[in-house]
Amino acid sequence: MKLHNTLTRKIEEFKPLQDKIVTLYSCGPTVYDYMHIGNLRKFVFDDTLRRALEANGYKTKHAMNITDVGHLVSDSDEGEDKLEKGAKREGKTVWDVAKHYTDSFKKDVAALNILKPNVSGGPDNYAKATDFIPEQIEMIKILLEKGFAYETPKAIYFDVSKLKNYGELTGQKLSDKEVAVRSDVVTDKNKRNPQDFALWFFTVDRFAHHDMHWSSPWGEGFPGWHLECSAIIHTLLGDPIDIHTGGVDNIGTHHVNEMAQTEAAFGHKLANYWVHCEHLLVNDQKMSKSLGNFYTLVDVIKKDYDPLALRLLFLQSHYRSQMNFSWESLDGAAEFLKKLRAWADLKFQSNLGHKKGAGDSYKEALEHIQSAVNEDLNTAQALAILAGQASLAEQEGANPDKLQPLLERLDELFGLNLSSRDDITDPAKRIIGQREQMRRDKNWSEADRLRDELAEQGIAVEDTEHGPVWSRTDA
RNA sequence: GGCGCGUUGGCCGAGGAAUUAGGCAAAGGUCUGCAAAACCUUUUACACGGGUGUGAAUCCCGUACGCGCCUCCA
Repeated sequence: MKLHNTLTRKIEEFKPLQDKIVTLYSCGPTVYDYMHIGNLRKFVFDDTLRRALEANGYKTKHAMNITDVGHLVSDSDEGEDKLEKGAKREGKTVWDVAKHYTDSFKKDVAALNILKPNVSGGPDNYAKATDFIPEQIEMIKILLEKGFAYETPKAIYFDVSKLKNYGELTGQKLSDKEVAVRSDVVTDKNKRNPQDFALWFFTVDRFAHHDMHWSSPWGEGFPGWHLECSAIIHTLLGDPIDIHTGGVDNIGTHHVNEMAQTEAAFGHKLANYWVHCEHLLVNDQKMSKSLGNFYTLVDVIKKDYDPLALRLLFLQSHYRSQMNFSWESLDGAAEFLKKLRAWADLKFQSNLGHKKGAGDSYKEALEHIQSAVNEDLNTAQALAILAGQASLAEQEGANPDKLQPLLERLDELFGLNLSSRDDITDPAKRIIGQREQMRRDKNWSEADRLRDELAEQGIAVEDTEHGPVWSRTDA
């Protein structure tokens, strides 16, 4: 299997540290607001990667965090904590805010058929940052002891000048980076280097009234954003891990700092492969909360789209390409999904008879699909092959005995739930039979009436040379 | 200033050299009891300029435009 590694900016053959086991970590959500579908594209990507690994026979150990503390926002000159900001906005406690948006996130990923992490770090296997405070404090201790960190009245910082290859992931020299590009960045005069980042904030000054705080050997406070991932990985998976994923916007700062912390504290690298997902755009601009040009999964559902249509849309592009979202493109994916489902439902219609040889191409198609996925997750190409099979079935029919096993394999890869669909009811089948009789009797008006009746139940009937073929229009 | 990515038809998007995938949409035709599906056409697709090659959407250089990141973002 091949993957693009941000560390080398090349597509590399994937080799895990241990035979047949892959340790995988995905940066999770910051639960201060609803996820938008751009966020969700990244989680579909994580899921696709994991499914691909498992389809290749690897056992995965997959962990994901939930950031419920410490992630600073700064849309005023005061860098607030995102959670605190959300709480103020909604008149709730930070803990309530975290819970509300965590629940919402879980609902979203469930609707998109995204697998939960399989290494337990807490409820539903997600690892909340606030559940790993001691582990984070432990890392700070080590970093202070080893001289990679220092204390100021406001915070404990990581000294980036102490780590030789700091920023390796960006391919950019420290001296070339503009400091505080965004005008709203708050800087601490006591920092040794502008790029030094906080490991621990003291609840003083602007954070004096911070609701979430813990005691530490150095004083009351709360952890910096980057630390949680390093600590959670160290605790749940053990570093180095095989693969670390995230969005491209994490490359420059978050992941650079995660790497730095782990390397400095434990003396070895954090991950062998770094895989990053590109952004979803709207009108050629990044979908983001700050621009306000985003849609949530609830928006999608309200417009009567199946969440899996969105999943299919994401799979039709490559994860390293920016994708320009539009409702028109989602329409396209929804139609495509309908077509795939109609194909899957042929497994219930064994009475049809299919041409000899129908289904013989499945094995080869599956191999092609698998190898496309193995080329750095080229799901777009894989789906093109799949579409070819669906089209073929429209001509030669499908072999139900061979179709179901294929659908199961496809679901493992794509998570589109094609193999678990329900048959139509017996009464509906009887109506189809009756209508066929009416057609033979040339009683067209009655036949049409029965067709309308079926349509009301969400069933469309097509008359083929083999007999009537039904498909669902509602699901 | 630095770093990264992109520019393919009506829309979304694959594609590291010899046929521009696939999905969606629209129009016409064939077929059909009527439909639907299928099939056949059509809807002027590879930003621009150089280079290397028998051959370039694909590799190299440059230009233009766009997007992203450089302590908010997936």
